[in-house]
Amino acid sequence: MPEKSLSAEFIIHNMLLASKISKRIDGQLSYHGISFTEYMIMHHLNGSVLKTMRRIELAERVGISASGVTRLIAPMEKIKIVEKEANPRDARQSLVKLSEAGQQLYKDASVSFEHCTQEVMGNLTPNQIEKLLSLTAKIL
Amino acid sequence: MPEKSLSAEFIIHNMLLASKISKRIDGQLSYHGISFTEYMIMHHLNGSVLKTMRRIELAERVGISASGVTRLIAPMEKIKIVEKEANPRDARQSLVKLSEAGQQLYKDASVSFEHCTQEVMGNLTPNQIEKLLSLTAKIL
DNA sequence: GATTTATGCTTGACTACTCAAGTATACATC
DNA sequence: GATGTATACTTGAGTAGTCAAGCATAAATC
Repeated sequence: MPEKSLSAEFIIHNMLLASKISKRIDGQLSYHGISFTEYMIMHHLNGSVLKTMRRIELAERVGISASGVTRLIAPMEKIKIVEKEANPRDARQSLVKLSEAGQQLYKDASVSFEHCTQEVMGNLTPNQIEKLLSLTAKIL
Repeated sequence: MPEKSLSAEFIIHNMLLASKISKRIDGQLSYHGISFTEYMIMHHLNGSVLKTMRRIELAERVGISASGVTRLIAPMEKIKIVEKEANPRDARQSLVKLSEAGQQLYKDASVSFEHCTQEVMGNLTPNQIEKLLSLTAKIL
């Protein structure tokens, strides 16, 4: 049986890591009543110019399908953390906007999120994390 | 709004990366009729001494729950790529063994898997991948 | 050696997605 | 300006997991 390559080893290891991290973060965010995926949605909305994005772009950024976004946004809209907006230039689009309440929730949840990431990455120096960022940026 | 920390930035980026990679690998492995998770099961079984493991340990290694393993193994057993074995010392355990056919399938699928990982990691040098491995080993 | 507690696994009910198909709108071409 | 093609989104049906409860067996304690 041939040896496993370094690339394969890394990918297998990183996949397990990602699964563990996301479970940990999900656990923390559940105190705010949201999932990691919902946090990701809010994160990207919050970072955009008018706190508003198209569903397709959200899907790409978060790494889920368009229908995944539809099903994810529906309950968020019901509890008013996001709002639906129309694009007057294109009636096909249904824009998603982070509401005032959503921005506050995002801010609160970010404290827990940051706390969790510090814990997870606690064994690495800022330089090492920067190295990680620049190396993983080359992948795919 | 406070800045996002480097740790948070890395985790958000790495999560999207993991999702993209796993979709890509799933696509390749589907030609062999297996999913990435099934490949992971076979990988760990193949690496163990008697090609045999306890379900709980498989769950830990793959990053899913015990019940996840039960549901995953059932169809693999049906098509004879793994076999159930009893542990005479502990009747609670239900050991999972990679069959001859399973070993062959793993070997075949590994070619596709390796090809895929080379493609994904193609922009990095072996040294860089080694650096990645040693850095990610410090996480969590 | 009976009783309690812990472990290994499975099952039912649920969740969070996915994909394929459908609808509505926009854009391009003739 | 009709007609074909592409895009944005939603929906129904299916899949891959989760968690909590349950059952069987083992280990610890009295």
